[in-house]
Amino acid sequence: MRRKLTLKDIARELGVSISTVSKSLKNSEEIGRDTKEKVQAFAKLYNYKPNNIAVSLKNKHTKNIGVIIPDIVHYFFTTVFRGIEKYANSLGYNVIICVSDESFDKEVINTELLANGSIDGFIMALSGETQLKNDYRHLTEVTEQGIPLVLFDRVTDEIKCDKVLLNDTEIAFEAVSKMIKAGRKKIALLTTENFFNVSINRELGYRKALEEHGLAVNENLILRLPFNEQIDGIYPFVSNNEIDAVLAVNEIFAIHAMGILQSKGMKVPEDISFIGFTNGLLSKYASPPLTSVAQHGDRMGELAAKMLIERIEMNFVEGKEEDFRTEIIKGTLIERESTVN
Amino acid sequence: MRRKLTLKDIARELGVSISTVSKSLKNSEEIGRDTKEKVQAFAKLYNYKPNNIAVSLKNKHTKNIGVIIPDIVHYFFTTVFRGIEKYANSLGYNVIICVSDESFDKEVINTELLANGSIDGFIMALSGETQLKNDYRHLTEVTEQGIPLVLFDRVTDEIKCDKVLLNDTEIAFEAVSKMIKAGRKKIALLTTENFFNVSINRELGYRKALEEHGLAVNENLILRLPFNEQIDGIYPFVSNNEIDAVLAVNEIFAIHAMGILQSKGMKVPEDISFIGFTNGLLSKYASPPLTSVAQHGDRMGELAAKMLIERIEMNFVEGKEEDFRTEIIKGTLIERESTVN
DNA sequence: TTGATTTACGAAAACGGTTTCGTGTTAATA
DNA sequence: TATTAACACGAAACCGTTTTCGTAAATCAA
Repeated sequence: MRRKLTLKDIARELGVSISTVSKSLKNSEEIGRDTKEKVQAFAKLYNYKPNNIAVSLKNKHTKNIGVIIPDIVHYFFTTVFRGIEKYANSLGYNVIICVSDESFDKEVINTELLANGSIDGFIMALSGETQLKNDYRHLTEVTEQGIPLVLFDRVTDEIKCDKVLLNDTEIAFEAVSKMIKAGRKKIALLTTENFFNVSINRELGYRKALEEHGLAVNENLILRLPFNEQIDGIYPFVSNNEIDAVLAVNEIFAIHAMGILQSKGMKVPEDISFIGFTNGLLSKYASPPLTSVAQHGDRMGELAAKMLIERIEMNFVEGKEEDFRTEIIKGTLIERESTVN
Repeated sequence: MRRKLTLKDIARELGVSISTVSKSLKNSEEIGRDTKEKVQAFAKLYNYKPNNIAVSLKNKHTKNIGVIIPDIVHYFFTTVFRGIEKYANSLGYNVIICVSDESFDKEVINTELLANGSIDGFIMALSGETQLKNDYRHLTEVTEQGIPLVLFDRVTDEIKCDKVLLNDTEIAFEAVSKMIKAGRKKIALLTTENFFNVSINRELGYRKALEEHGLAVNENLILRLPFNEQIDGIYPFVSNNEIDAVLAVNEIFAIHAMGILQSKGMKVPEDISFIGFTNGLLSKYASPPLTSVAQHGDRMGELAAKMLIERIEMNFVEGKEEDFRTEIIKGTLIERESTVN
């Protein structure tokens, strides 16, 4: 078990000082040609790599970014994460990821853990419980310490920071309008209890579409599933209501509802249309394939990482603050066979 | 922007030495009651938290574990990761994740990046390219440095380390046997080019099942899709071969093939049966729902993390080596409507 | 030859902790 | 009362870097 080579080792071996070694490896002008070459050759030969931890301690930055998301087995978050990882990696940043599991406590613990020097900045989507409790002290703590933070998808106005969001309202409006124009009149909304900003906004778009097309909003056609994935609520809902279209805030709700109604003999899209959020594998491989809104997670992740890293590196030159941006990613309605044109 | 409190700050404020503060916060017996209480009260009041980086540098361990997987938008890997994260977190470890994107170079870069002090140990599933190239020098490098490593799912015999695997051969055998017993005779295998240990083993189980039940292996019924997801190859294959059952090494292949054949008028499971690996959302929500082998990613991840952390903490007491374990997780055949009983 | 620069390098502080060891006080013992 | 042990704390080394600053030797100008 070879121990890792340190500057001190090289210095001893070559009979020079540690500072000379350090400077040589950085190709400093201060050091003479011969010495530099000697040191560099030695370092290459024995495959010297600086100790990240020591560098981090000295330089006060870690080149790590912390990501906290509510769930990892989840198509959308996973694509966002891919976007973050790809962009961050290309700039030499590593990603430390924690999952809050939709729990407030875990979110708090994780952010405190990471905030103590492990990372240079955070990218987060709020946990369900956090949005429910509306308690963001752990986040103000973070921002007050000057740690850059960008929130995506599940955000809050309470925290002043960079944000990246989907145009939830607009795209929900677009989706519902599409179905209305195709002649649908009894359009159901499958959503979650609305302490989520995304649920609220999508519902807003849904209502607006109905209203602008002269359709009354029937509150009975809005199903708000409780937080803990009580997908079972869908069965009685779709069984007991006469509907000819469904907008669901995720693909699971949509596919599940579609399956139920198909088994009851309804034809998709002849008798009923479906549109879901999250353009994942489920949508692609359903039968019929599901029309759905692509949230462009990769793009969101990339943008979030870009904003974060800009802010991190701005801090070095003591940039100005308070000019937080919130960027909107435009969703795309991917039309498949679960709707008619 | 409040700067973080350090031991030095507390020491100065309280008129004691840094060592006294440090020891007080660890509740050392060396320090008198009053002093300890004073320090602890002050620390709590101003919410002192030690700097992780400094602690890591001093203690030579980071409480971080590095995970490198080929893909993150992938049900199985994602469940494994969840298992790792949950277990690691419960023991105070954080998880740094890198995705190799099935690329050898990225895998190498990422492992080298993390190996330089950022983590205490690795959990990895090999990238496709790595298994293809059969070049594992970056891993021997890691193990030679005494960094614990556990490989899961995509492993190699070339590296001596802890491993956790699915009983691929046995469970494939079981799956195929089930279909044979239900009267299927023309069973196709949808797999990948076999530089993957998993593909090899699953094929082994497939062949063994046929042979043990007195069925000849028809090489034409084995489709090896090239590495870069050339799922398009499935269409001509299932169109041009007469088959009554399919075993696929992942759910996407299975669902895709099922969709094609259904659109050609075949009834599932009356005319043809399907079994896939990866018991994900796709399997659950397909119509009909897909019988599939659950790989118990959560359990694999938890076990991998357990083995890794045991080895990490063993190192502290200079434990013995060379007694590497490879644990086998038993897959479970989840029977749904794509097969008959 | 002398003084001023430049060159090439080393000493040491710093990052923020942990830990060993030494020491001045006080309490216990002979 | 003198000796020793226990107690409570501080000084300093250390982890592996980076970086500032000081300085001896070499080079230059006068």
